[in-house]
Amino acid sequence: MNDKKVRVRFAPSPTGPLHIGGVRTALYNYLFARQHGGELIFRIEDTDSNRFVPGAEEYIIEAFRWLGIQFDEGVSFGGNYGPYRQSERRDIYRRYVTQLLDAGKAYIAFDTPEELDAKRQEIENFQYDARTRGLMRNSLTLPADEVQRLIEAGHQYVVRFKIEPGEDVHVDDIIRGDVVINSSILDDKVLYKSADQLPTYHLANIVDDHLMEVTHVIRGEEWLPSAPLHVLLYRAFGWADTMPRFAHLPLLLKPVGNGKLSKRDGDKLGFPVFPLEWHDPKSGEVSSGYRERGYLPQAVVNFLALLGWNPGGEQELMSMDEMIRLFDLSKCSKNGAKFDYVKAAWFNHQYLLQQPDEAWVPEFDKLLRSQGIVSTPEKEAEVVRMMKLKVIEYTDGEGNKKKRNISFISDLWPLTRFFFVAPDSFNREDKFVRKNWQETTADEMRRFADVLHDIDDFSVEGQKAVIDPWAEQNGIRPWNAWRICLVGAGQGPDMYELAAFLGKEETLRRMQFAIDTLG
RNA sequence: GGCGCUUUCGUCUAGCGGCUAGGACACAUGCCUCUCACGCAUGGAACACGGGUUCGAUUCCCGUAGGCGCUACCA
Repeated sequence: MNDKKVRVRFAPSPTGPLHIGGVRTALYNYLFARQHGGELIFRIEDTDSNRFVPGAEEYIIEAFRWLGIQFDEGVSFGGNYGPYRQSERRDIYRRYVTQLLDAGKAYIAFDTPEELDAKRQEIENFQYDARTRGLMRNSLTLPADEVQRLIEAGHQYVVRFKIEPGEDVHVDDIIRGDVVINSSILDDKVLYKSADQLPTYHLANIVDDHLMEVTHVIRGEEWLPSAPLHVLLYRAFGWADTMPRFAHLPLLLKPVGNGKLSKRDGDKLGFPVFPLEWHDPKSGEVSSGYRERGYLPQAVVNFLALLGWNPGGEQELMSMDEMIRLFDLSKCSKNGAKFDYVKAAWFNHQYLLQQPDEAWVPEFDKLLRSQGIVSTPEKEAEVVRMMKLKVIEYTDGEGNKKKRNISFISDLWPLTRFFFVAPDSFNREDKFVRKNWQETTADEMRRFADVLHDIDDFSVEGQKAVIDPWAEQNGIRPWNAWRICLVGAGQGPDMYELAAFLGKEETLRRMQFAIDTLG
């Protein structure tokens, strides 16, 4: 089986938006498939009709499209192993359930949920297994004709896997090595429900992976405890020699407190747990997504890849191609990783800086519009565009990419607001204002404004030629107070550049306002 | 409770018997400077504990403790 073509799958159930841990699992499957020249299958595991959520499937497909994770076959991608939606494979499962039943490796159980609950009340730590199945209503305890009669009378039943106790079952895990669990602690898992004519996860999973010729099962650690059951199922079907290899990935944990990251954490923790924004069709609740928060897909992918895997070197920024080349399941860590969203932002910062200035314009545009800054007929589109680039250049810095710590385009607003909006008030308690605006400052600014008023060439050079000598002669260092006038705070670009950008008229207007207000 | 997985700086991690235990994020300080940043430099910060094995354990084995997961007619 080692010479067989690598085939892996990502198989979510459409019970809601894909969560970020699922994204990572899919990513690892993708990296593994690409590295081995294999195929990645997209399968929908909708065997629980009660939990189906409309729109979830489309959401998941859209999320992977955005992230740049491509599937080779599956729902919406085509392929020769379909159908790829489990709810469309009823006949197939039915056939294999019958096979197990005929071979005596599974049995029919009529116990209702209420009866099972009662048993759980009655017997502490009740488990449906070799020790207890003799006490229950099933095809092992009931006469054959009675079983037949119950079925024909339309009684609901389930098919349970008959686990033989007392055997050490070995799971050979690529990440964790040899994992052994004794079959006695396993319960007789439900494989099939007559109520909706559908299998449960376990049966569908094994049948599909076998039929779709899956070679490696790469999934979350939450499946490790049921892996022995899956091994037993492969054996029961006689498929042991083509059984896929397993790799159980460590879980993504909450950044603070305990437990694994879950869908329900939503925005409670202050960061998105979903790739895309999700509008819940039932509750109408909106959960934020990485895309809408201003993350670049490459940044999300890069960050996620390194949560639980590390190629060994000190390089952290990697393209998809590099990751495909470097990826190695055996280098995955075994313990859960806390989700560090501060570092996620840093990755985004890095990828943002790799982009050319023009790439920032569309998002910056949206940001400005959301703040009420729009192009006016006086400022033609091209002029506004140039302004934006100028502003971006200030934050980004020609030849010195890293000038500002900008993790998201939305960070631009507090840093560049003054380019577009004049200060409308001043905070006298501010350290910078207190230090740089004193008794005599208003008067100095008045004199300074007069000097500016007479400058014809208001370019950086033009200003310098007049202001530098004036400052020298009068022993005044006007820059910080001037900054308060134009910016309102101790931030912003070089003052000559800012004044040149704003123009003489606006510069003088802001100065007058500051002088009047601060006195 | 039972079963399984796991344990290196606050966080993500490198390490695969002998290292001043490395990097990144975050944090702090200094330099630069018309401000804020950036940049540069520096700094604090970790092998959970107890037994073995070994000339020698962060590394291998066994316990203990902590963390996580599973324990459904959910996946």
